[in-house]
Amino acid sequence: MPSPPTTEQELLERCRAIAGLSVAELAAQLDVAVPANLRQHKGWLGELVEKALGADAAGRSEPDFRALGIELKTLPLNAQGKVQESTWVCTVPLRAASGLRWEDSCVYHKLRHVLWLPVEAAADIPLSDRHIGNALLWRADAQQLAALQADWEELMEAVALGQFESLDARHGEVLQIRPKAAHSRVLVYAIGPAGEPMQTLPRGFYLRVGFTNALLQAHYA
DNA sequence: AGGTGATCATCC
DNA sequence: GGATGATCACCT
Repeated sequence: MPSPPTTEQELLERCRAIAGLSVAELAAQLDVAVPANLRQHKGWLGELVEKALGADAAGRSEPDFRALGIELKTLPLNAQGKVQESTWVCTVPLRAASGLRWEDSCVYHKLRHVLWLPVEAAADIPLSDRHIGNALLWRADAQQLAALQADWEELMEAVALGQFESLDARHGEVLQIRPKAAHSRVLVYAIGPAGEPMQTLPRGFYLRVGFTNALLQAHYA
């Protein structure tokens, strides 16, 4: 089990070392069994690469590489090499929403510095045979940051007004709000339109595939 | 109770 | 075919 990388250089070297490996090969190196599919193990691959690269924040609300302040995200690619799923960012604050500034938001902090790791994910490739891609260590540029901030401010304005029930995944250009829970009966406390405590489905911020595809393409094109 | 890692299943 | 809403497993 690798210890946490101490420099970006070291982290990138580890990425190079696993690039091109199949999931079966990487799992074997770590002495981990590969499940038949991801249906009941949705986060398995993300956790495998965390382990492979020496992420040390396992399960904590901190960057995956704590010393470096870097977040790790896998990007599932389809047969055309395009990102095929949205990317989970963080929970939407449904209670302390008013007065929250972009610079203090979880979205801003999570996306400050991200190590994107593309992985083959087309449904017709058995999990074991999927290959790890070339990692991209990324910082949002001014344009990306502005797009994220604009969406965040628009979405959070509705949340702060307690209008989250009228928000759905169609709002937001690059960032969207969707349910994030074990199932649709889970409830969390929130502050409603009249400032009253209420309960609602937990929501999360997700990056649309258009955003992640664009940042991959900008780098690999 | 709510965070981490996400993909699944269905509808348009 | 792509996006939305639902769901899975495990952790702190």
